[in-house]
Amino acid sequence: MNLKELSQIIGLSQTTVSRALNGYPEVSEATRQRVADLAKAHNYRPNARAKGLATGRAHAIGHVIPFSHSHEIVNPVFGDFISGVGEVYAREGYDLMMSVVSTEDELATYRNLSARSSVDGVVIHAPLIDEPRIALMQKIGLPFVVHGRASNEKTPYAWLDVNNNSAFKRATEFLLDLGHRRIALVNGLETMDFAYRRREGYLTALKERGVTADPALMRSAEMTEVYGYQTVKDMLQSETPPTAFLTASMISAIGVRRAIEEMGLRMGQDVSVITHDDDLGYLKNGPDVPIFTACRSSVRTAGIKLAQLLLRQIENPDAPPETELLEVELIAGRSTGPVQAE
Amino acid sequence: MNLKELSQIIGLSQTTVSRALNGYPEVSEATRQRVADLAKAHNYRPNARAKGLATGRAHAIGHVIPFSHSHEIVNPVFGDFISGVGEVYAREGYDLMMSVVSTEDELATYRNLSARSSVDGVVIHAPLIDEPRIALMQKIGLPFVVHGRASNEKTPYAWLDVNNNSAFKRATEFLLDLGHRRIALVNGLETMDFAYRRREGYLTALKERGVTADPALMRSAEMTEVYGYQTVKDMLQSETPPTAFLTASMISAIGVRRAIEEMGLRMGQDVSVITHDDDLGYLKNGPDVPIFTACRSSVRTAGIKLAQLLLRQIENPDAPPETELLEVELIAGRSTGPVQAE
DNA sequence: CACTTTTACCAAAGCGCTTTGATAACCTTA
DNA sequence: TAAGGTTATCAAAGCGCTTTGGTAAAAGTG
Repeated sequence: MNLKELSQIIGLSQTTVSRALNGYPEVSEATRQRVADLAKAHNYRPNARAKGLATGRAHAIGHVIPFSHSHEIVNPVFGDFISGVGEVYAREGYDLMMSVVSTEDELATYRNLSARSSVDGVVIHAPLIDEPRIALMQKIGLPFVVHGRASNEKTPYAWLDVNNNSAFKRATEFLLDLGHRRIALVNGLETMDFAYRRREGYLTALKERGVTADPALMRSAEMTEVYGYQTVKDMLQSETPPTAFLTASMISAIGVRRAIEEMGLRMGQDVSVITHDDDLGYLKNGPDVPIFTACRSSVRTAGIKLAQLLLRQIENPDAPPETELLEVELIAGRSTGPVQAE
Repeated sequence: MNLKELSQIIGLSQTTVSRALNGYPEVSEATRQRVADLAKAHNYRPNARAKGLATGRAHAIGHVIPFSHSHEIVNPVFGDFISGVGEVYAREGYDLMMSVVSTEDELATYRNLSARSSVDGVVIHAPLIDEPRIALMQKIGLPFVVHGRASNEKTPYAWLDVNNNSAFKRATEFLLDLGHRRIALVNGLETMDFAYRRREGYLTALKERGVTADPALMRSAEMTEVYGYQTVKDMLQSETPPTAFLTASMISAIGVRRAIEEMGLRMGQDVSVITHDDDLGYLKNGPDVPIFTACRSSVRTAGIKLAQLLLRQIENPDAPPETELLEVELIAGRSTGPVQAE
């Protein structure tokens, strides 16, 4: 069922039917109603491609997910984020177009998306400290929002980020207040901007309290469970083990806990742990009292806000780029306690 | 840069340029090369919507992700599955179009996708035992593949599934062989077909060995960490606690382990655990020796195979629906051991 | 050499929409 | 009652591509 057939059935021109369905004022209320009813009765929906071709708008947002075997961004956080943006897109009539591409094809994919004009805007995931995608997007002139920030990018651009620096500074201070001095940082990959900022927050807190940072206590890698496990196992076996760990994700925190318990130590008593918690649907930090003391920030909510921001940006291409910084809650759980006397 | 401009620059008709770029035989090799070079030089890519409109093909696959606050399908498994299908789509020049919709809008979304003809096929996620989406898709005539099966569906349809029945039967037998008789099933939601089949496998194994199933040892819910934790905590506090647990996902297995350790028991000694393991990138079952004895089956590989199956189905709409059943490995880890004497 | 076949190209139609510019029919208003 | 304004409608152009149905020129054939 297409517009031509429908308008013949109704006995009106395509123009009038189209306008009736799109809410233009120059159609009488009576015919608008009749058209709406008949369209529904015949199960008519405008062909998305034809509509897009005519209007020049794709009504779709691109998400390019870099992927490689060593460095899989398709992590548990991703699902919750997509669920957030997807909810907004569905409500606003946008499609979500996802491209899973190997890292080396990534920039080409953005160019493609733009040249084939298959999306009205894109989301930049997982920005690096030095992020080439921002300059690229500015050059090709496709609206975009960065989920996170790129510290070395000096031009203005739209982003939405959580305050990673402040979160990890406060978490470190929390541990310092409990008397901990040897605090390990089990960080994400530090080419990633969020991990870099988290380290900065951690270092600032240490510095302000006059504690010198120990490079042996700082690790950086993909935030898998195994990484958390091995790092902690390793560090706890050193001569001067840390008394507390600061972890970058719930998944690696689970590995951290496994290592601690496997070594016969009690989390929250012998060793303290604070983790970042993205408040994932499938991985809640305990039902009532949180298992982990954590900096919590819902990545799903971030997705919702980011999508809204991007759609505003698309509606309003000449407005200056919006930015939004979400603060992080520090919630006390059972994984932290005062440092033990040696 | 569009075809019209490009063909003017080259000095050929749109027809010839189009055919040259699409590899039609009626273009001389010399001009084909010239066209290809100039197209590349001018960064030309055909407009996706115009191409789709002209060919009647969207070159896109729809994934409808049902979502509601109580019942979030955006789970950690999802990311790996998408990464698998996405890899195939990228290679074959298909876009992945995702719709995150509330459960009550779900059927309407499939109708929409079809009526607006924005995809060439769809993937049916998380089928129920009674799955209305299959009849719907057959009615609207859009190619589809089910990830899983629907036990009560009698008409033929394309699906790709893992052998959940056999996997849980073998896992149960493994525990029975170790002397366990009180084996708990910490299952997923049993309206879901995969969970139903897993229970069938579990029940079959018990029955074949003459062990009567105890309803008190069978639970069914969303496979979160907290669910695993609470179920085990609860069951271990009963008068006749189980000696072994069969868990439906790594995430809930993590909760299972937490509960066991919190109660001062040792997993693999005091209590045995077998889990299903989807072999997720971020949640590997141990680096060398697996933490959990597990039925393992890579959901990412399933995604790859399913996408290939669907694309074949689209190429070949009149072929009878293909099906594929993936077998599951049972790998021995450190979470199982012989039942303890009382 | 006259004929058919092949090769290499092209003009124009069509995919299903939106939107521009035009036009009857109906009201106002002086 | 004639002129101007509104209202409700339509025909046709255009979005950027593919594809049908051609046509000259070159090559092959008896």
